[in-house]
Amino acid sequence: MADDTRSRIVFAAMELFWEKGYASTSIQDVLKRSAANSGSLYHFFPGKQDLLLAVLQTYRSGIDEMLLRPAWGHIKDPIERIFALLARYRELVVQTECFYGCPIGSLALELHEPDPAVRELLAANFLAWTEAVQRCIVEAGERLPRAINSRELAEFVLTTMEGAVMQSRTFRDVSYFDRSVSQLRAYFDLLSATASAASDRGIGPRKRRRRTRSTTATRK
Amino acid sequence: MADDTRSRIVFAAMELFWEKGYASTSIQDVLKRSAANSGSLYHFFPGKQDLLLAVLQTYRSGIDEMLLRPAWGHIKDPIERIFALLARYRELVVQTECFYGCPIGSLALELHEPDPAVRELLAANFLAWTEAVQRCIVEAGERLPRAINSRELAEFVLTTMEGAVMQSRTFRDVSYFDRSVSQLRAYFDLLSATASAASDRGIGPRKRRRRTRSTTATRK
DNA sequence: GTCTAACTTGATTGAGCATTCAACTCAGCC
DNA sequence: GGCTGAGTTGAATGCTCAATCAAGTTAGAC
Repeated sequence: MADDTRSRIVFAAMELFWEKGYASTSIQDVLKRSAANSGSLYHFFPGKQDLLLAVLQTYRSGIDEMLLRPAWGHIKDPIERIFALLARYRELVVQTECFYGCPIGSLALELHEPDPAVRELLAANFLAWTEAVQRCIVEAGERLPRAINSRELAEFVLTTMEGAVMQSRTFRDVSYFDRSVSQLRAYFDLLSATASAASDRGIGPRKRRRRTRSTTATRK
Repeated sequence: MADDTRSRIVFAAMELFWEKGYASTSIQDVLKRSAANSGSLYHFFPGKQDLLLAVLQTYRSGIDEMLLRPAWGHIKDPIERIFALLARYRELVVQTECFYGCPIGSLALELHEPDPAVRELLAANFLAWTEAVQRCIVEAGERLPRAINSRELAEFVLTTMEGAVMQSRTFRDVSYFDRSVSQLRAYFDLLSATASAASDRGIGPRKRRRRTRSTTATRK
């Protein structure tokens, strides 16, 4: 019962922070949507910021069940999983008519000088996201050039998603999202082509373990 | 004299919106920093939002002189100009110790349901940015595959910049920016390699005007 | 049954906010 | 020299906000 109220409040705050941002969401807004009273809210959360922390923790701990599982479903191919994750965000953008995007990204840019605790939770959310993508990249194994830096590439996928969502929202047009993802796909295709060309030339991982001449793919 | 006050106000607002965001900047803040009185501000701007419009217009009209020229200076190579532009944003991030990023991007994500006039100015700023990058891509000509979509690639550069800045700010660490740019560089290098390979095989633009077999670079 | 502590209620507080306005200054002009 | 109007002043207005709190209710322990 008590927990019911608490989670109703967190859920309402989650929605509102996503829809209106943190600063523009008043405690009154949260109370109204969650049908709770201010005293109840302040019983569970010392202040507005603690509510934000709870929201970020909920995102963080729900990343598998609420994001990755729905996005991946039956998809097994690791590289397709990466693009399925992006497709999930596309859906989100479309569903909201390009009004809202990635809730974490929006909060990250809105909060200009966040409390360390908030900043760390934002970072933890990004980190969990990129780690999931990195696992896909590692799993793709020989299909991508051996010399690739999996972490760097995973971060680049997040970069693409966030930048693409930002443009779609600003232009109120999903095609901006699509075009960025299309470029990312082209990049992955080129990386795949590089990897298989290397393997054709007999320096792939299947054969002798000589070092590939490291393509341009990781040049600084 | 009058214009002096007006531009002092706009300049202060520019700084403050960048540092603290729009919602968190109060008119009082702007008055304090610009050393103006509220009556003066409201003489020039009907309301806070009109101040935002003025700020966005200033960014928009200053893109050449305040952004591109300083970033490019002596650099002539079109592809290096793209990365010089990114390097300029890196400087901005470093100078502010990873606290502030792209002022337009921050505003674009902060304002969840902006007035159409505001949204259009945000879009106009992004558009002017990508058009500048697109001009570089077009100028690079045969160094990139002929089949490439210059607009799409230009938007992808913006996507990368915005996503990279967001992560650097969240993690308070420029290396996130660097890694994303490094991936973008790898992509450009692979595109260049594709273009020169096509030209080696005699189907490049220099020779007969047969269609290149369109690489993966523009596949959807 | 009664005690306790977790939870709920909603009116209240005080700070900060965007905006207004009536009174003022002063340069330029006739 | 006095008129006009653009520009300035800062106190005042009315509102919304996050947070408080004293008085309640409820559920479970013993």
